[in-house]
Amino acid sequence: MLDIRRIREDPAGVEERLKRRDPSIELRPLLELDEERRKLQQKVDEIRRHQNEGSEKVAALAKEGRNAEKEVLLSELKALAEERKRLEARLSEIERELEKALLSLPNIPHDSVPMGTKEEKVVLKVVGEPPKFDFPPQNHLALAEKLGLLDMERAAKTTGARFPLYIGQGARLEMALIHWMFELHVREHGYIPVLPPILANPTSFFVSGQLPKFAEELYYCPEDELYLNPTAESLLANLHRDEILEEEKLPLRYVAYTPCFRREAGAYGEEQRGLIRVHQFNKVELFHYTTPEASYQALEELVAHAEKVLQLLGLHYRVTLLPTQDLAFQSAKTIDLEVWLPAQGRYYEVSSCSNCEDFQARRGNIRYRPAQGGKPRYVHTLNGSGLATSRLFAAILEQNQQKDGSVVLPRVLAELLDLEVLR
RNA sequence: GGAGGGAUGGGUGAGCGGCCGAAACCGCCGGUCUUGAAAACCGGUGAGCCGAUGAGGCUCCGGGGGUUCGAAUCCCCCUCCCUCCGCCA
Repeated sequence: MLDIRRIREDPAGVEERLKRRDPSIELRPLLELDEERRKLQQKVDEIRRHQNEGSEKVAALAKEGRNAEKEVLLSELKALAEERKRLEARLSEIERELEKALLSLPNIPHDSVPMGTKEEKVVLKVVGEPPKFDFPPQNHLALAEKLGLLDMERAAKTTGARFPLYIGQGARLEMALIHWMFELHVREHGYIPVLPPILANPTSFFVSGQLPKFAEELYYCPEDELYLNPTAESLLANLHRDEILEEEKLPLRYVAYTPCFRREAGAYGEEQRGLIRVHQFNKVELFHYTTPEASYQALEELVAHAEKVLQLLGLHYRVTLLPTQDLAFQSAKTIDLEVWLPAQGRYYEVSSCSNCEDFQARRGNIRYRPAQGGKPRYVHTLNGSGLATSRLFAAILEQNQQKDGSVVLPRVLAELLDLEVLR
């Protein structure tokens, strides 16, 4: 959510920056609503003032026994009350419209974000080399099925397509990855470990920004008005909803593990098979609450923490800066980590690290009290995967495969599993 | 699922339909005292909206409706929390 005052003070500037990400955005209707709202609010306040003064007089007149005067005043006040009721009805209608309009606006891109479409992302760095094979590399699904790590056929029986079933060493590997990443962030990077609920109410998703615009991406349980978690970002962004934090406690850094569920509506056609795009995957998520002054430094650190996972696994990857038109709704700036999948011959996103600045904080009313005192300010929130396992799992298989279809495990995992090679 | 109890400012907690944005205590900030600290004492300490970061006004006692000239206080609905019973991993 954007600050209406900021929009009011510099409508042209805000609109220009929003148009960088979505050229169809127009602020005029919103400004007109705001104008009307303020006029009405002032009228209502004025009436209330009269009412408040009048009510005090009623009490005084009653005490002095001046009943005739009291009756006259009462009928005047009654008229005022009715007038106010009428105006307030109109006001709340306008407030709802304004709220709706405001909720539908995405975050303002940071000035360091390049203008452009999805295809125009900037590669910030490339780490390592793509592994070289003297044989045609197989894709992860073929490898996994031959090695008995995944069983997509049987998963389809219970649930449907695109719900992976890990089995045998595959289940062990997945579990080890999750646990190892979680521990890495807790022990090496100082995050507070969290295992949150996997279902959450609509409010939580309004705060994080998934609602109202992306309802079709979420699984929903209507009986209970709960949504299935699509990313722990949503849950972690609500941890401190309606709170005023002490600045001394910032930054707060959380790491959560959750399964993630996404309907991927409209995504059929590409990446049909395998683990690239699935309805359920596991993700270790990183989340920061910080001050506005520290948030861009925090973004750098967040990216470094996520990268550490890829580095320790010895995977080849690259780091990209998303252009304005590819930013998530709530994000002001996003840096992606993309891992190399040899069989696909391209990079795939395994982490998306974003600074949402005060966008989510405003929606969730999450503030902090500055150390030197004074009014509470909105915190900045950041989120990043650290990392999503399904694509990581795929990358581990594909990058470490051998001619015979076996897979040499990265050292860290080999140690955890007490297993050098999947064969 | 059934039966009760509760929700008030950073925390605990009091509040008769008008004198309540709200007692008291704790915490926090400032001061007095002290070599310093503690204790004691004194003072100050919520958030939001409109307005020019002014004057001033308005709102907010879990959320939403209602009664009333006037609601933290009365009525209705909802949510959440707690206790007990049942069921259950």
